[in-house]
Amino acid sequence: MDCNCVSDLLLPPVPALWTPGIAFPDWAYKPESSPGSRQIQLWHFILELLQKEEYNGVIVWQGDYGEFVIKDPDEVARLWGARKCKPHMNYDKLSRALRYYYNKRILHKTKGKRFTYKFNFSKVVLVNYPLLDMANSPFFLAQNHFNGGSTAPDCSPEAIQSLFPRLPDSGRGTSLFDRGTTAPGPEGDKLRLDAFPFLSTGAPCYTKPPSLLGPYPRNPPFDYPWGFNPYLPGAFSLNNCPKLPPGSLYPSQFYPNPLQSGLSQLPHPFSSLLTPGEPGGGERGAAGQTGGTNGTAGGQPVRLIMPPFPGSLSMGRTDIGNGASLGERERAEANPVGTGLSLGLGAIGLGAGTGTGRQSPTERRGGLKLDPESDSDLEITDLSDSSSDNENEHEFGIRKESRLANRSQIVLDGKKVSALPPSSLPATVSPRPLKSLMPVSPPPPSLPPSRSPSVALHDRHKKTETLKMIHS
DNA sequence: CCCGGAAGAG
DNA sequence: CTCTTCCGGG
Repeated sequence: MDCNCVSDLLLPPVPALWTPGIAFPDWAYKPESSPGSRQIQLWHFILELLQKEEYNGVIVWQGDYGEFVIKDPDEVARLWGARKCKPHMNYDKLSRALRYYYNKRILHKTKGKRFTYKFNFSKVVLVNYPLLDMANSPFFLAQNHFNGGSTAPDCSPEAIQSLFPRLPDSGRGTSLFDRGTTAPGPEGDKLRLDAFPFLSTGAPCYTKPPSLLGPYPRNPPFDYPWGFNPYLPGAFSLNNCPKLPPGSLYPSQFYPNPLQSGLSQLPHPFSSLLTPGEPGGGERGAAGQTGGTNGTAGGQPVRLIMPPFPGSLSMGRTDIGNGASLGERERAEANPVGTGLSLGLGAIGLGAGTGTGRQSPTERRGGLKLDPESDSDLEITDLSDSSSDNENEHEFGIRKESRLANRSQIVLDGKKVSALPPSSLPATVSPRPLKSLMPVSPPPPSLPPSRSPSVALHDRHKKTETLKMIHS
């Protein structure tokens, strides 16, 4: 028979509910949103299934953040096969495909647990927002520490690239940020980081973490519901976002970015984030308000839900010069981007508050790893193991990926990402940046005056920092 | 079960 | 490129 490749099956109009576990931005669930790929990708599909309660019987979030278990492998395979019109799909094949993601760092296997895999949230985000150097982003870094490196980070350029093959012209044409269309460089795709005040400016100070989340155990007990799901809708609603080009090709992808949207509009990087915000908006708000059909329809509220603990994001390591790479290596060295940022962020993340957070002595953060093979100038790779269970994954086989790495390079142009001294961060930071972000209270639709400050920051950044992605 | 190489399809 | 298919090995 025909395979009904049903796409609709998985795509709800507006997902009213998502599993408590993890939620990703809308775009993550839509195949068509997949930036680099024309066709639905397996990880997207998995996300879709996870998102729908009706499939909880076959696949469900369970365990750590980003971790899910396939309860009914055959069924999942069947669904996948249906989607791809591959009637002969089976778990063996599907799992092969899943394994294929290991190198890309999109997924990892949770060792010891059958049918259990874990998403690397960071990767997902990066994919969609390559612009942001999440790796360097404080948030992630912070988390990294948080985890203690339990998980591996993955935001290596390669990974990014893999998911995000190349930005189409539109990418460059349209500026990602509010700046509007500034003409980007003719040549490649340049991405700007303007939106991250914290990156360059000193650190923002962040007040305290919302108490939204409870304790943040490193290893959450099972099913620990990631409590924050719901609030996101408002938080990142497009309102904040500068504006998106209606016609842009990548509509949702850009706005939803939590970091971007949230930060950009915030006067203080985190100040708003921290605001406990309004609950009201949160919870059910989502459902109600989604404006349209979900989809890419204009922007609607993007609900961004993150994984329970982004800890996995840990991208602690930035590898700046890999042995192989040379070109800008110097720059990198000159500016310890990773370092600076990481610290800054780290602080944020760590927030001492929760005692647990301490950055472990392990300090994976420093890790610079040299990838002999990678060529990218500035490469960020994970150093920690990525495995969910701290197994020793030592290193991944990145060799193959080297190719990818070459393809795109992330270079910090400005020189400076400087940044914030590690110590600059107040101790009171919240433990998990991301989470905090999400729960943010929704900013007023109209941009409040408060924005100014941020704007100022923006400016600064503009000049100073630019993140360029160069595709070779 | 899980892993990853190899070849090949679209 | 992203799987899909096979497959030998643990």
